[in-house]
Amino acid sequence: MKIGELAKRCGLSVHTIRYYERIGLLPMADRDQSSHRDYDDAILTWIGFLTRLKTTGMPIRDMLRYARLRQQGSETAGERRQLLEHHRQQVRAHVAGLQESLLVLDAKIAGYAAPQLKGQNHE
Amino acid sequence: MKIGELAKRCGLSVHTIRYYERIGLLPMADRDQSSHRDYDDAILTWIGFLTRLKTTGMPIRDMLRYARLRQQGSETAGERRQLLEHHRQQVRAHVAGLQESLLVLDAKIAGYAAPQLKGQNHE
DNA sequence: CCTTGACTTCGAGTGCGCTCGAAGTCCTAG
DNA sequence: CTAGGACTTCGAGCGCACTCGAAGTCAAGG
Repeated sequence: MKIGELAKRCGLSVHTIRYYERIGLLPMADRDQSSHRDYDDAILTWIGFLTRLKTTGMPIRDMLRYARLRQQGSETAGERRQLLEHHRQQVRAHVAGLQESLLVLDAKIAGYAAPQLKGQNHE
Repeated sequence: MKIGELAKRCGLSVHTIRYYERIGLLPMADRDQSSHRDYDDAILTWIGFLTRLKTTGMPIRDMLRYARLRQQGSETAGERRQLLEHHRQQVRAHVAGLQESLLVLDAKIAGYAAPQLKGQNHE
């Protein structure tokens, strides 16, 4: 698979894929006879996971750390697990915060929805 | 209240407060005889709400839109309500996405936590 | 043969949200 | 009188994560 097709299939732009390779998030791609990048379907799994980390708010530097551990092989499994557990905690905390904010938002909207009440000042 | 104290009480930096005023998120502050900004406690409520919008992922340009409507008075209440309802939907969707990701993360961690199983490839 | 279009590298540019520093003013305490 | 510290404006700089454009190479189709 060439980079254009990979881009279509994973949802990243061609530019972004090359950028990710440059910074080390993606392994150096194999090349075909024209030195065009030639990808295996397996990369889709990895990009999918990276995307998952990204959408849950992990900064690139942390994804990078995970990516490097992964390249070092199975003896880093413990460290990778730790990293993911830590991240999971972050995400849980973030979700909890958002849910609290949703309550505030609900209350605020309820205030706007009750214009018949005097004393609503919408501050 | 001067800007330094406000900063302490609202959690923004002095620099950020001035920045927010500059871009229109905060109203032009009243000045004392030394042309230092002089704040009323009421500003804390507004900053608190802005912070809530920020932590729920609203971009500054949208906060700005809300802030401008607010300054235009009560006839914009409907539009403000709409804006908040739209934002609430965004936040709900975001929470749902995060919760789905948490399941994926759980599964991934469970894979690391079961090293006795052959065939775990941690991809 | 020639055009088309997808690929290549490289470095510069973008948008967001701050963050900082310089240079100056002004009040207060010693 | 003076030193300190908090304030003022202004514009520049930063970190993040891309995003883009120029200039070139290469293979396939008409």
